[in-house]
Amino acid sequence: MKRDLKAKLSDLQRTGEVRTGRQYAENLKTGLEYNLFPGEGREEETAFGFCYMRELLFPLTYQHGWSRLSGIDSCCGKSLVLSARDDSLAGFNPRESLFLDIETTGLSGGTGTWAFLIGLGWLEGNSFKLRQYFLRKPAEERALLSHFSREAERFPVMVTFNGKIFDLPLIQTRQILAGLRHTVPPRHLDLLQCARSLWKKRLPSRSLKALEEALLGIKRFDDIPGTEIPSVYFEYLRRGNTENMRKVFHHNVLDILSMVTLLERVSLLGNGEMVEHPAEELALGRLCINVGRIKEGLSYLRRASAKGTPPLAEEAAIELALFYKRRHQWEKAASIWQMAVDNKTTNPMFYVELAKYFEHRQRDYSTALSITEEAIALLKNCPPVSLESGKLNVPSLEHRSERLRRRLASATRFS
DNA sequence: TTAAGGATTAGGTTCAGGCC
DNA sequence: GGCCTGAACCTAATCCTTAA
Repeated sequence: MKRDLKAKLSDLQRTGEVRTGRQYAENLKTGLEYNLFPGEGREEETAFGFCYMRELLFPLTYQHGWSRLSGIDSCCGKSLVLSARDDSLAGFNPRESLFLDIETTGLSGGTGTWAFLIGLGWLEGNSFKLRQYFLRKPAEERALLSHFSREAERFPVMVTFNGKIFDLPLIQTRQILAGLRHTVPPRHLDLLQCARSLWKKRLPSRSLKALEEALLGIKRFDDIPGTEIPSVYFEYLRRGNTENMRKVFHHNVLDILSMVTLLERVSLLGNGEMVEHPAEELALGRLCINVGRIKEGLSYLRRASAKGTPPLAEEAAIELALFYKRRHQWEKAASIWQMAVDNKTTNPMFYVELAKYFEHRQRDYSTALSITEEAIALLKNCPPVSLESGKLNVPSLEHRSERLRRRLASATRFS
């Protein structure tokens, strides 16, 4: 049995599936593991040993998609406070921000997933400096993480894409397991959250790739899919295959550069610049009202309702009317519902809200009843619509019309 | 697989009208 | 005026979607 196993191992070593310590040392000597990128990569020393690092410099005039990297210099805190709904970003300075993207051995997090490539980028003079720290072998993890901590300590703000959920918790786990202090910049801007608030209604997906294609003018060619990245790294560990590994480095570079131009776009939109779509005005309206910038928010909602096509314009009109309703500005809310009903909207919500207004505010049961009956006829020809609370359906409207008939009869009796 | 954020649902509270 | 009922509103809990 033992002999069989030894024979199998010899076969694997012969075919390159498994390398002996001597083969590994030979690869190191020939530079296979030592330097993936001759001229760019080098070894960096820390208190915990050596770690491979590759450094790239991009001039700020560098064109990434439709934008130059220099656009990031115009980002301001006020617009990011709105998009990220985070007051701590008020003093945001792009020159004090560290961009982070990591590549890992899986998605599951926890103790079994390593961050084998940590990409960091920041503005320096007239350039964008990008450093990639790479885990050539698991034994170098403490050196890799200590490099990350050293860079992270220099910046007050970190910018990521989904870093709140993925990158930072994973790094924290690795730092704890490595017996290192958890170090990250005190403030964090997660661009995924901004993208969700701003483009939820405009784009079907808010993945970085979808945002690149729709908003940044970037189409990736020969990019390695994220799902293949773990297997490429394991292949590198097993056989020293560097060709695909370089593609992973390139993927990481593109992710970081896209974060830079996406940040510029988020900031511009937060400032009310480059508003291209009524869905963006609807999003900005909601965000402004949430942070108490009421006048600005209402103005965005009015524009979205005036310019958008039916489903979106109606959503903006409903948002606007419900704002007035919550503030008991009944006449303003009613004029919006009435206008939609006059224009023969097919959204029953306008009819129901208008019927409520006539029943409870005007005590005009007759008008409320006729509007409710219009809504019932409309609902019988279209599926149920979600109301502010509860479901809008035919039985609930018939219940309403019955009540209105009773009230109408009672009012007639006593008049 | 994980967690944030949004959407939906359920339950509790408030308010107003009707009735005695 | 007090009680009952129903509608609207508010809040907390739960479910669903989304990304790496």
